[in-house]
Amino acid sequence: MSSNMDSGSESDSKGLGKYEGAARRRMAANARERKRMQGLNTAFDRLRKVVPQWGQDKKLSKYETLQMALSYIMALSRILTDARWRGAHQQWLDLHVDSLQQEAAPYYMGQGSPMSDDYTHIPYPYDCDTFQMSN
DNA sequence: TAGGCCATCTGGTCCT
DNA sequence: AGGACCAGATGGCCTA
Repeated sequence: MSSNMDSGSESDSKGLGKYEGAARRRMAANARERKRMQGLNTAFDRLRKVVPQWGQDKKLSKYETLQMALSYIMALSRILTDARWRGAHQQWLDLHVDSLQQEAAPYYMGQGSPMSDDYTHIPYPYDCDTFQMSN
């Protein structure tokens, strides 16, 4: 496969050998792809920092990070929706944030991976009927 | 050693 | 034409 990449009798428009030019474009594309994936991983790292881990020392995988972010957003939205319904005040909010953390903690405290047997599992179960975005 | 996770390469497709 | 994005293949590393 790579044996034909070393030399070429024809030249492309930039004066490079045919295969040398193709190899250079491939290398450039690889470098761009590497940079793109690094950007993606940076974004995952930033997401890991804002998503709760509750004492889990092991770094969340990409899949776990996405699942946790999804569940976290759902949970926070539910809190806001509930607060709106009940005309809540700060003390009520504080109470719910505490109880939320206690509910979710067992999933990541010595219970193993939450999606060890089912990739459709959501760490924070939520009720679709009670949770509705109203905008 | 098997399985999970990840980085990288690669070719295809779409967009500008 | 070239870049961005995507998905499949592959190999390395780590852990139970």
